[in-house]
Amino acid sequence: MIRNGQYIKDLLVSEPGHTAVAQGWVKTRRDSKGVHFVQLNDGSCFADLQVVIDAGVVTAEAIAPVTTGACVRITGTLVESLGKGQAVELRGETVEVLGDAPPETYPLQKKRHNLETLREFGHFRTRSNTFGAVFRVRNQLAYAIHKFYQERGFLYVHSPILTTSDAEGAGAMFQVTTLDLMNLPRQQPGGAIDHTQDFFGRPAYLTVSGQLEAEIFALAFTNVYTFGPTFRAENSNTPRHLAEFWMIEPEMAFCDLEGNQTLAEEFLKYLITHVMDNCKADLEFFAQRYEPNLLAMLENVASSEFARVPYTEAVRILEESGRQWEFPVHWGSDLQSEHERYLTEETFKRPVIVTDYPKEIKAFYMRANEDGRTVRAMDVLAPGIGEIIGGSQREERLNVLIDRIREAGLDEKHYWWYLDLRRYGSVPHAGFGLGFERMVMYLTGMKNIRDVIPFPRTPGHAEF
RNA sequence: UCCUCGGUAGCUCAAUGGUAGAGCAUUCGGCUGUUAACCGAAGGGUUGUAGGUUCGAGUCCUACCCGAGGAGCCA
Repeated sequence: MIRNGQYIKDLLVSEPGHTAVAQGWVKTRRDSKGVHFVQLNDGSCFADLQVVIDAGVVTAEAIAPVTTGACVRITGTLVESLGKGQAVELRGETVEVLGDAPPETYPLQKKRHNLETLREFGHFRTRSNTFGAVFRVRNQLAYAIHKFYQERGFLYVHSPILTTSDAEGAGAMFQVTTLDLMNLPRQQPGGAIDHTQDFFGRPAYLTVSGQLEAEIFALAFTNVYTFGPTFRAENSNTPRHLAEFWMIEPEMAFCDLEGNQTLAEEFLKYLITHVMDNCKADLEFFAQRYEPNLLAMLENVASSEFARVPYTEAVRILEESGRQWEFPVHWGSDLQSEHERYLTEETFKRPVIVTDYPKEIKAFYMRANEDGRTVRAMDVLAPGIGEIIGGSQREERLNVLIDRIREAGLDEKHYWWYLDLRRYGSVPHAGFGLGFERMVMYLTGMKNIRDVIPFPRTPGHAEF
């Protein structure tokens, strides 16, 4: 196996003058009369290793299968590069083709492909410049998330993926069953399905959020976070939605909405700074190819204070903007994409945290304000991407929470344990959810969420 | 799910209702260090599918399939 010091990223920064073995996949090959140039990449960094092979060193038969996509092992001497564009290069002496990639049928070429075409080759798009950069950024982002919370004493909770709680009725859920779909057991002939015979003895689903379970842990471990996959069975087909996506949900006891906002802001800035420090070449590629303003935008977010504006004030700004809205703005209605974009991209030109939404448009567990009309909710809106974080201070008062559950038309019996948390040792607490893929989009400038997750699941698509 | 746009060579795209083309890729040849190398030649097509209008359809009409963007839902 490849160990530290042997990756191509290590070879590229090592002192010339020693023998080296390079293993990887061929990005492209260029031939001249007496010399071959092979660009080799092993995914360890954005840059390729340039291997130079004199025509006399290997036979024409040996070099022939070294084509785009082939996997090779090349031994040689690392030398100072004669050409421009790289500091060192490998002067190849022996070439071993571990796996060829016949160019007549290999779907990737050295020429540029569009992202839709690459998506059809999900098993090979990982070898392209764009997806190499995307998944290195994604990896560093995941690392930074754990680092951020671990440094602050947060406990990592594995919230369940299988659940029997219907959450807050938010979004359609994937049902999970072991019943024979061709022969469903019925309570009476032709009647309702008998779920007592199902695996869990009642209907079960894939989770849409780990929040309620995270609250259980916050009320014992103080500060906790979840980081795992979540599922929505919505038939939504947009560049921002997936049926399976990852979410980070911190939950903090002894915390109100102000603390929640502060953590969200610190968190986003930390993530941006970490990726800028650790994925420089990848980000420069995105800036060059996809989003010219990317680096300036990220620096701006990392260094500027987020705007904080109550919903009521946000509505006033929108009403007084003089804009013609496709969807009219009025107090009590949810903000539309166009409204969110105006606030973050034009009014403030930086991330905006909108707080204290009308209770009718938010979930039952959000803490009621004294005004009786709004709840302690917050949405973090980012320029170019819209809502990236949604969260709230939770309702910790038992009677108020019961009233809100009833108002929402939900059955309090299903929330017995959630209510128990308010009966025994309740405390003000708060938390939020960050869509992991949306953060990757933000950091890379990629415009379609299907291109920032290894294997996208969307309606009608679960290939690979 | 609704609305809009699109589907032509392996890829990216041209083609007033009148013989389907280019660049790149591929194959072959050339070139003393290239950076999406360069130069020359060749092969490569049931124009998404099924119908229809027409003397004649890549082009017009209908249905369906697939893709993208916008909306809703949200992260």
